[in-house]
Amino acid sequence: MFRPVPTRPDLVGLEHELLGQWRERGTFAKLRAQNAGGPRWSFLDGPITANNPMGVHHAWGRTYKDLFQRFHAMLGADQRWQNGFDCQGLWVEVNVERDLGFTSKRDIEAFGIAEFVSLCKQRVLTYAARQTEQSTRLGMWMDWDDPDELRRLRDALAADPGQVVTIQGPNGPLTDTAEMLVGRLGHPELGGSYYTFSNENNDLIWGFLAECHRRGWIYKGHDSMPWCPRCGTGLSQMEMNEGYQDREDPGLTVRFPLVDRPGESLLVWTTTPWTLAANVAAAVGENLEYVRIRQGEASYWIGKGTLKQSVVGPFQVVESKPGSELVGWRYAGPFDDLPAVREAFAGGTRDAPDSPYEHRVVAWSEVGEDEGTGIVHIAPGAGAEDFQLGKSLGLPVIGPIDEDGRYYAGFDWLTGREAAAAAEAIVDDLERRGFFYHLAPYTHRYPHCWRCGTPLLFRLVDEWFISMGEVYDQPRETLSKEQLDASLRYQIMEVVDEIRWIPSFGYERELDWLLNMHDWMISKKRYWGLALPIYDCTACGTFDVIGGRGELRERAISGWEAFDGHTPHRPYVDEVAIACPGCGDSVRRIPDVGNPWLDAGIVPFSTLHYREDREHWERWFPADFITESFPGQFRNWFYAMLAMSTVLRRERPFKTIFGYATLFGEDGRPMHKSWGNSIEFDEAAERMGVDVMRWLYTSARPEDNILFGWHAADTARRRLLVLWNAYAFFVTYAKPAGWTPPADGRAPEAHDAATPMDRWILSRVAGLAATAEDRLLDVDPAATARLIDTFIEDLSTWYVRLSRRRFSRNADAADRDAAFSTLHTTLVALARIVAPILPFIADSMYQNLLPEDGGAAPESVHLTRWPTAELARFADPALESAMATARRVVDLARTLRGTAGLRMRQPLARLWLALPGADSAQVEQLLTLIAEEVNVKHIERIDDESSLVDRRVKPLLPKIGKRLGAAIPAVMTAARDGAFELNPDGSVTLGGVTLAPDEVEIQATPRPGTAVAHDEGLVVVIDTELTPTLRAEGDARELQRAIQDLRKDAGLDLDARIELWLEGVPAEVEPHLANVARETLADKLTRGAPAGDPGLPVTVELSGGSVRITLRSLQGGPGVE
RNA sequence: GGGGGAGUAGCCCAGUUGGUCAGAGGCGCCGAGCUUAUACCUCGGAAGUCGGAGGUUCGAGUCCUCCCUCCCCUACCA
Repeated sequence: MFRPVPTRPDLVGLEHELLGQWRERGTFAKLRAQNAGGPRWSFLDGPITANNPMGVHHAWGRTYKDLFQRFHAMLGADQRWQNGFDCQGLWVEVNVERDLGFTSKRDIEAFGIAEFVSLCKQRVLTYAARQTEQSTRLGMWMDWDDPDELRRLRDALAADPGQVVTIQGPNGPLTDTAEMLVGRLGHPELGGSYYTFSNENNDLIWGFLAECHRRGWIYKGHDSMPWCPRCGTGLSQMEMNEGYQDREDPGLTVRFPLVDRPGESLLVWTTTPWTLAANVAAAVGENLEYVRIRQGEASYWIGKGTLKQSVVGPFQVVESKPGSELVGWRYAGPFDDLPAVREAFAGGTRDAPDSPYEHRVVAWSEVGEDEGTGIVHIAPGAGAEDFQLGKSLGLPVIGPIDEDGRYYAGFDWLTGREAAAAAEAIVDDLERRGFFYHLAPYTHRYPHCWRCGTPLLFRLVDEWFISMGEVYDQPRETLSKEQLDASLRYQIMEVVDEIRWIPSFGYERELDWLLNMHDWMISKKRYWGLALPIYDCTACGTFDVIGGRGELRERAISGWEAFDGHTPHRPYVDEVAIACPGCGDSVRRIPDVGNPWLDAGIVPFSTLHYREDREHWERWFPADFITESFPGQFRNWFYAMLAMSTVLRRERPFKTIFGYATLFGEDGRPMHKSWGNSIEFDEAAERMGVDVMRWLYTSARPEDNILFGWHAADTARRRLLVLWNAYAFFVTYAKPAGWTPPADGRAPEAHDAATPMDRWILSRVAGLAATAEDRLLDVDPAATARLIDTFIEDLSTWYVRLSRRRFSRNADAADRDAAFSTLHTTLVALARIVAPILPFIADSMYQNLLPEDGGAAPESVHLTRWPTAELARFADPALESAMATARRVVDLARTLRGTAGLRMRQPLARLWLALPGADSAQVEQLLTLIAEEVNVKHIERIDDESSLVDRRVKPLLPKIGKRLGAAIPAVMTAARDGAFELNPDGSVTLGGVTLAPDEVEIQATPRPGTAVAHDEGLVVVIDTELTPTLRAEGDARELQRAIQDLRKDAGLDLDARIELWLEGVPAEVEPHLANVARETLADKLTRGAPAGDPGLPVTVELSGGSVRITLRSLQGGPGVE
């Protein structure tokens, strides 16, 4: 017998109950066993950073991941079910530093790199455990590690990384040091999630880098690059893009006195005063016009087009020259006395190394007049483009700042000062020494460190790159094979062509990124991350890249013992030295760690055991499906995977990529704790329930941002409650009726007593299974949710509402059983269809709807197969179409009632109905249903000849438009006016043109002046005349309704018997009273006022007079039926 | 600066290869109705110069050109 179902479900409680049950019964393990050996469906999880608890935005993507895995499992697919954690990189370091109260890299060095790296690992394990628990709470089925074991490993690592620990793997226990067990997480012998810090992951990246080196694509760049002074490291191009923010800087205009033109100065504008100490040249545009202006005693050179924006106060133009004539002028720099400047200039230029360099004006094509003075301050040591220009001219370079963004020695009073903070002091200094001209705040977009938000500086550094290859100035289709082979970027593009991008604009975006991307900067001057296996010989300049741990052991000439037994991380790996292949000198690894996207990009290889088990890799590569949030990933995870797979295999790492947008707070702003619009995952799960959350996510259009909040959740929950209540309705009536499903748990063959309504809902659910399957196969979850939503609507507001009487107090047992059987079959099918999206509600419904002993049916909805094939026999499209027409008829009738002021409770004598051809026969069987629903006694069909309708011709424009052209307006006017002639052959002549039968549609349209409504040839007319009999019947129903309301107001139970007093019942209503009493469960009915005071009376106005109603509950009174 | 997307009712937005009173859907508002599974549902209503201006066409929300606004991607602008 079914468990009772509350109409207000405790969804959260139900979720916890099922989580416990799945765990106890090992439901997920049963699913995996059941599908083992099935056709593969390869999902590759984009690693979540194990650095904090997961947020509701993660739950969006994880809902997709889980629903597609579950769906494919229902199709019988064998899957890997492997979650991934991203472990290495600066974001973990920053948090560990914060916990320790560190402010700079020196603090880490002093603390000890080994201990620091260990803390990073511990943090990852902490949050991997936490996120595992949260994901499980979301209902996400994966091959999870036991969170307690992760914490045990973490604690062992903290206590002593060298201690020997035993841990249970899928194929038995495994014993190793704590450190090495952590390094082996996710490897086949341990199973579970993959971790990008694992030995295998790091080792394969080494292999990838060695392969790049073999092809000559790895190089060391010396350049002026964006640098975060807090983190003490440079940023790659992909990281730069994350952190552009508006920022106000000082817009400082300074004067550079010209050496050979006494009294005259250049005016130069900069937003970074700290770079003035590194000034080497002033650039002008050769083709721009420059003028000399006079202001009082002073005389300035400035771009003519910049006068308005740059000059302060009145001035006089006294002279004009093209920029080309300014080139070569010498000027006095603002910090020429600094030792660092003197020293740099002493070496002269590349072309004239013997004579000391002096500041001068140079030509630069990039100079413009939109901002500044048209004369650009050039500091090759403190700006990327400045560096390029300086390099091309062979100018000296002054690198003013160190890792922490402080001035080096040699900068006098500036030395040791933070460059960014020195602006004010520099302005004061310049003012004092006569270099100052003007200062105004200036707001612009400026790059910031994406991790810590610090404004970036440009700094001279050596970094390591993978060359992405030339950009050819020609269309991609015209490239020769040689050009292609020489340029990695175009090879990646070819791989991109082979991938299905959803939404489709992703394809263009990725190509656009690939075309414009710079070389991949892979080095980072930090501690926790991939140890770059680059060995750069200081003696001879040769460098080599080691392709794996094995190769390192072979090549090691010292330090191996210090590294052996450790994961490939700093500091231990740094100890190993190899012999330089160039000069034989002993060479150590460069201290840099790797770009973290290398870690995530290698997973199509590392997690599939590319090296250890090629057969396994071939079975699962390429992945069928990945899904991640679009923003950022084109240049991050997608890009890294594409680049690495192209280098290693020159083939696609995944076949389909499904992207989704960004999650914001309900107010449309990013979620921010201090803005009060932030919702934690745990809170959301326990307050709204995860099925509600999953429904909200699944329903969302993936390319649009989600505005997430409690209101949105309420909307989603409302939809689910409708589903729940259809189910609760079934159980409410099936229990007392003693109806039970067939023991085998299978849907019955069509029931003999099945009504058109039964056959309709079964056809609908069969169609739902097929269309939802189709939408999910096509990766369209939002459309799937819409289909389900519409179905729930149909089930609740049409099938259940109209069939209600068949379930309770139905004298016809066969009809009642047909209804139960139909609704049961429908609900079980629906539970299976929603199972991937709503795993909890679905399983709760399914299990409760199972036959008493379970029969042959699987014990959980998640062990069932997708039901399309089983339901196919119920499909009846013609009936569905007819039902749609019937529903439209009901709508039209309701409209007419509203217009005529006739309540639904008032029965009407007749309804006339004209149907367009197609559904006519099918609708015939629905006439009774329509009559009941619109409360009319008879329905009469009317045809074209009826006096109630006119015929109207609707020319089918798409068909005739091309043929008729300019004649169209005349034809349409004729059609509208009804000026047409029907020909015997079915053709129609109008507006002087004859249209073939298939070029027009003949529709019925109401003749003006009748009480009718119409829609696309459907015409409904109601008989508004009320006979006394009809009125009495209407009054009876009105009375009945009033009594029911009173019962509800009195808070009576559904089956409570009552005693009823009625005063003033009109004589015409008398014949109906027995029926009223039956419907309202009134055992005693008295005409007249009650003696005593049983309850508050109400008065209802009937057409025959007003009636006063009083009732009282009869506890356990005798039944009447 | 370059590339892409979007602008349709108070709000979120559908709108196919151009096809005739501009509307699928959701939220909200107003009115009415229905209802002891569903504080739910149904019907109706108000409300829009389809961002602006031209053009192509018998016909443009849809195609073309220019302009305005917003968003995203991208960029070395001091």
